[in-house]
Amino acid sequence: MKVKEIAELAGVSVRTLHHYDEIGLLVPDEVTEAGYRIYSDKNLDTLQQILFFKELGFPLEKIKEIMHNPSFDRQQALIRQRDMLYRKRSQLNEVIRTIEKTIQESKGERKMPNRDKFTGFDFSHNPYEEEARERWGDEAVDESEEKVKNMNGYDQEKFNEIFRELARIRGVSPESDTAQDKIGIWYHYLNEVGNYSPQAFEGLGHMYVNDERFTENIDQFGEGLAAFMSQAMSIYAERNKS
Amino acid sequence: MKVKEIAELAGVSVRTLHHYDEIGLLVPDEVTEAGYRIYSDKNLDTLQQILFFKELGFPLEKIKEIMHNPSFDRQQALIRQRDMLYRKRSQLNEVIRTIEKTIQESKGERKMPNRDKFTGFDFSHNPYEEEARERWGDEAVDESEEKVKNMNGYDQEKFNEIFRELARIRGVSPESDTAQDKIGIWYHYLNEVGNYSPQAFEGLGHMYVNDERFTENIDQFGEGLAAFMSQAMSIYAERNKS
DNA sequence: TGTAAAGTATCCCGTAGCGGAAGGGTCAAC
DNA sequence: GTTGACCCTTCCGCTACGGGATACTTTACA
Repeated sequence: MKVKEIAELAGVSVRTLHHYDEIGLLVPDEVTEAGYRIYSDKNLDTLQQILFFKELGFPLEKIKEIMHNPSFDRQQALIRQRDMLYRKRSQLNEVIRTIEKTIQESKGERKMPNRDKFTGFDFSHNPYEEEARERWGDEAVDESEEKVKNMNGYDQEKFNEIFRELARIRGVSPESDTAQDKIGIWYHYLNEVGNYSPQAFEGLGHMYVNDERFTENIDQFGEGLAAFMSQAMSIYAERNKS
Repeated sequence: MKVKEIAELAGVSVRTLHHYDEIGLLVPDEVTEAGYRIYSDKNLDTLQQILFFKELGFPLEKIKEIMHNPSFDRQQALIRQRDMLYRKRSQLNEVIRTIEKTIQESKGERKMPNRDKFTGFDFSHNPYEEEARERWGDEAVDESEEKVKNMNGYDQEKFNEIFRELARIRGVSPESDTAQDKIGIWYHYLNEVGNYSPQAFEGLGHMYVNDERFTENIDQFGEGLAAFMSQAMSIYAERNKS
C-alpha cells in the first residue's frame, strides 16, 4: 500500500507519514526503485500503536524509544494503553462535571469556590510524564489508592452506603447471587468514578486483604468485610472477563 | 491574586500566564507599579473558559477572537462547550472500543479488518473546525441549541427521555423490533458515557430486577419497566455478542 | 501509444504554544 | 538590612507537523 492509502485509512496526512519516516518512527517495509514508500500490514499495525500513544500525549521521540526497545511487548503495551485511556476518560469526565457545575453557577443556581473551577484540567497537562515515566520499566501497583481518595461528597455518601450493604450480607457465600449482585454494584460504581477493568477490579480486591490500610478502613464497616469483598471481587472479575 | 496563586489554582504554569498576557488573551485586570500582574476573580473565570476551549483543541488565536467578540455570551458558550465535550468523550470511547478489539485480536480471539483499526482517531484532528468555525460568529445560535438538546443534550435529560419512551412501549414483547430498537438506544447511550460490553450490559439488566434500588427508580417511569428492560437487555446482549 | 491527471518524492521555510535559562527588580520576614 | 521567595522582561529553542515549490512516476483513457 502506498502513502495515500495508508493516510486515508488511518486518518493522518501524507506529510505526517513522511515525517514519521524521516525521524525513523515508522519506516516503510519496502521502497520501490522510484523511491515510493510501500507499507505492509505490519507497518499499519505499528502506525495504529503509534496513534494510541499519541492519543495519550506521548511525544514522538518517546514513542520511538519505547517501541524500539527490544523488550517491547505489544500485548502488554496495548493493555497499559487501554488503562491509560480509561484514566483519560475519567479525567475528561471530571472536566465535564466541572463545566456542568459552572453552567449551574452561571444561572445562579449554585455557588462555586474558585478551587473547584479547575478540577480535571491539571492532569491534562503532561499526562505521560506523571504516569508513565517509570512505569514502562516497572510494575507499580499503588495507583488504585489515589482513585479512591479523589472523591467528592456525593461519592463519599454513595460509597458508604454500598459498604454498609455489603457488610450486612457478608455472611453469605461470596459466589452467591446476592453477593455477586452487590459486588457488581460496587464494580459499576467504581467505573463511574474511575473506570476499572475486571482485572484492575480483581487487583483492587487483593489489596483489600494484603494492604492493611485498606483492610482497616473496610473492616470498620464490619469485621471480615475486606476478606469477603476480596473473594467476591475475584469471582466477579473472573466471570466478567471479556 | 498574583501569578503564582492563579497558576497553582488553575494548574497551568506561570510562563503560560505570561504568554496569555503577551498575546492579549488574558490580560490581568490590574498591574502594580512594579509591574506585577494582579488577577481578579473575573480574570479567573475567563481563564477557566479559556481552558475549556483549549481542552477542545481550539487554537489560542481563535479563542481570543471568540471571546473578544462583543456578542459573546458566556452561558451559551458554556453550553456549547459542554456539548462538544460530550462529543469528545464519544470519540474517546470509540478509541477505547478500538483498543479493546485490538487486544482481543492480538490474543488471536478475533480478526480485524484494517479499516476498523483506526476508528476514533480521524475526528481528533480538527474537531473545532467542522463544528464551530462559523457558528461562533454571531448569529443563528438557537437553532443549534435545539438540536443539541435532542441529539447530544444533557445526559440527565436524555436519560429521562429514553426511560419515558421505554415506559411507553413496555407492553410489547421484549424481543420485538420496537423493543430491541429502543433498548439499543439505551445501550448506545450507556456507551457514550461509560463503555459497556454486551456482557456488562446484560449484567446491568440483571441488576435492574435483582437490586431493589434500581427497580424502584426505574419503575417510577412505569410499573414493570425494570423487568421489561431487563429481559430486553438480555436479548439484545445475546444478539450482539461479537 | 501518447498525454494529461493524479500521485509521489525531496527540499525548505514557517508556525503554535509554550519551556527554560539569563539577568535583574521587589517584597515580607526575621 | 539582608535573605529568600517571588516577580519582571528578554531571548533562544523545541515539537510536530503544514504548506508550498519543483521535479519525477504511474495510471487512466483516448
